[in-house]
Amino acid sequence: MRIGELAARAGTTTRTLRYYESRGLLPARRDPNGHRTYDERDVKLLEQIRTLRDFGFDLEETRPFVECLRAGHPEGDSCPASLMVYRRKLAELDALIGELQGVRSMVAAQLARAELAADASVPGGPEPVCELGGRGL
Amino acid sequence: MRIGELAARAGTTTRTLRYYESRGLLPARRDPNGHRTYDERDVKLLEQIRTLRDFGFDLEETRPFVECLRAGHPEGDSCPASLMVYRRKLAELDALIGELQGVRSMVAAQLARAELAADASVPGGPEPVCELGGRGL
DNA sequence: CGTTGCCTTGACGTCGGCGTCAAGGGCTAC
DNA sequence: GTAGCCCTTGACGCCGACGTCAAGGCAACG
Repeated sequence: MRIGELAARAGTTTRTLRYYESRGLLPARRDPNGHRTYDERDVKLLEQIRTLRDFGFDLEETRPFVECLRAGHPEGDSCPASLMVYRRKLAELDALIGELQGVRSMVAAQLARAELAADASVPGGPEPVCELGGRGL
Repeated sequence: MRIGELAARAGTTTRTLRYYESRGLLPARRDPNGHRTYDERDVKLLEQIRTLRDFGFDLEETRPFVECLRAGHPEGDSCPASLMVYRRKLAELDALIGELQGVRSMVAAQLARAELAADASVPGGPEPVCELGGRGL
């Protein structure tokens, strides 16, 4: 099949496939006209790439999976290098999620504080938070 | 004070301050030589910007806070527009964290599956997962 | 007088993953 | 032939938040 068909089958664009080829990730055979030619194995390689990219993997991080498939393994993650990428990505995700949760709690605290201050500054505003015992909460 | 000193006090660079000025976020007065001049209020504005950026806010998202301070309010988040940004950011963070947790569990599942497959493919390897009843899990 | 050291503006570079032209070749259908 | 569609390569655009370099100015110090 040609590049347009492969792109359509993977739900992506020809530009993307040419880009992958330029990165050495998905090389193509050529027909006598110079047109790129792909087969079913390339469909699988491309699906592997797109799946990982959908998970947020960098293009470079998909390389071990693609090379694993090309080496004849049944799955892209049948190789140690792929497992390493999985583990590294898990660690990255954990770090990032933790960081974001920290930020989230900081922002939530700031919002709560600012909302309290806003209420306090509106004299005839909403009901006081707590009449006895200080500033409420 | 001049740009170098302000940058140093905020732990950033002169390039950054000029960039903020180019965005209309932190305009500067000029001395007779044409050099930028800042005062203590600018220090506070800049600290507000940097704090929010450390939290992952876009530069544009800091604008309401800065304008709030310049309007004379005691805090950058003493204005409704700032509170809106807080709320929007909280929603963004929740969405992102949820998404990342989903990805994390998918990656973890893939890793577990791939590790099992790897063990199974090593004949004299670690103990079989489950002798009776099929492929084990 | 020269050398630091701060400042100025302008403009190009970075990073990733493509999008979007532009100019041209080739094949098929009508 | 010519219209339409697919393909080719090449090259610039984009996004944000600056980094980095170039060329020059002004002040103070020795």
